[in-house]
Amino acid sequence: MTTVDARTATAPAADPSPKPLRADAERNRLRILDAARELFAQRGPDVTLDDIAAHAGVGVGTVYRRFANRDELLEAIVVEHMGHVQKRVQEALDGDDAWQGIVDLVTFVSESMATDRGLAAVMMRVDPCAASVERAKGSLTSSVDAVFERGRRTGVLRDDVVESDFFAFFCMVRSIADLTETSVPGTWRRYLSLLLDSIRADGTRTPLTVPALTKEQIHAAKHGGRGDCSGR
Amino acid sequence: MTTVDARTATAPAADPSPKPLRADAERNRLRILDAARELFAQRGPDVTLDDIAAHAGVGVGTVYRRFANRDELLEAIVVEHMGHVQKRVQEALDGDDAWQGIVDLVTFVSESMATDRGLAAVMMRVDPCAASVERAKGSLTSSVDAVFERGRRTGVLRDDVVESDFFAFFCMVRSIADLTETSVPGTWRRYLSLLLDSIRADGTRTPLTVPALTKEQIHAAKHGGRGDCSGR
DNA sequence: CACCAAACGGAGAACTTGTCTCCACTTGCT
DNA sequence: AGCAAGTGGAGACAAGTTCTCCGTTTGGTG
Repeated sequence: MTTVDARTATAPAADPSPKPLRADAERNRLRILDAARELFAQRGPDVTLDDIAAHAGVGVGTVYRRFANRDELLEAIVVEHMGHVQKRVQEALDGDDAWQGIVDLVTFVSESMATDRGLAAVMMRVDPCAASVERAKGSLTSSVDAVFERGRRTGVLRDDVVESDFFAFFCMVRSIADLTETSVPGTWRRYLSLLLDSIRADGTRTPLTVPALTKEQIHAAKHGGRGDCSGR
Repeated sequence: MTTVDARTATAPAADPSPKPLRADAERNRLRILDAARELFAQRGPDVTLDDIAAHAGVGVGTVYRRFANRDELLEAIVVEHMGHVQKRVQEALDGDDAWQGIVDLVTFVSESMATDRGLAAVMMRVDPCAASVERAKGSLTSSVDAVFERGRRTGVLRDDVVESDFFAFFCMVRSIADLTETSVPGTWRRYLSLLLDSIRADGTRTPLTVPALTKEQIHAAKHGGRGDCSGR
């Protein structure tokens, strides 16, 4: 629901320009956006506005004068980031080598998911979000479909693989990133590599360049944790 | 922390028997345990005691007379369930075929993780839980190590695969189950199959018997959802 | 430089959601 | 029949969040 009135976007380049912000206000707006981007990526979709405000060095009140509510702020940064992803994905599609295109695309999207917890949450979300986010998701999906189509046509993909398998791959990558990304960044690449090998038409196997976790690393994994038991 | 006084376990076969429960009380205790098992598996480690009580058809007060707190109740059922898993894993280890042993074990553990959200949360948890749970986890881990060792010794495993890769596999399986298990049960098998193929020494490929999700199924996935945007 | 609309900070109101307590009432058992 | 054991569930407490309100500060213009 949330009113989607989309204030001045990132730069003062925008809509029926209501009025230029005062210098200090604009500076703060930018700092809020930066803080939101950073914390949203790092801590996922559950960051509180209080945290964002504190991290930006402003009071919550300031955040609320600029953005009607949590969702509006987050929507802004998500749409922005998905735009970047979309652009890079298109580049991967423009190359000649069908298989390399698949690898590039899947790797790049995986990387986005692995390094940005919030973005991942939004992309994995299946039930509809704000319209602007849905639109971005849609165009990303069609790029993935296109690269898949090419892979299938040129015969580099195993023929029992389908579009939705990529979706599953992203989901798996995210789960690995969830517990290793802060402690041993990039571990997800090891498993993505295995997965990619498994869907190649010829049985070629890429050597594993990223090491597995050691026992110590497993125990060092995961953000702090509370110590009590039975989940949560 | 939580006092680990481990009341009468499942059957009245237990410790310094403090006193046999009154018939109706014992009946309720069992219903609570059943409800807890079911909801914990279905909804994960975040089930509330109020839900469990309601599902068991008793008041919360009744739950609290029997179990000191949330953790004690959950700990009881987790340890019990892990015992079952451990037993089946041992069976898988007793066969002759090293590769089949790996497949059986990994499949069985994956199945447990996929169908029991709560158990998965506990097994994936890296920071220490209650002692009894840690013990169960330990013995499971050593079974996995054993089967891996055999696989490596007999040369059925790719030689750059290590123990911790199994841990990663379980984690990935769980992530697939997280969003498909209620709508299209068993989808995780498709991806486990790909993963298993990818770690075989010879390049043998098992045909995919489980279909991928269709677009409709992806959208039907996931528990209800709230409809608002940007994660949460 | 004086003035004021715009911007600010952050305490706290209003909710939400969960755990656990308390006690008047009910029930199995001898 | 009597009473200890058991029961249900309202509500006290404790977090944890979102968002409002208002006294104070400040940029920029006349």
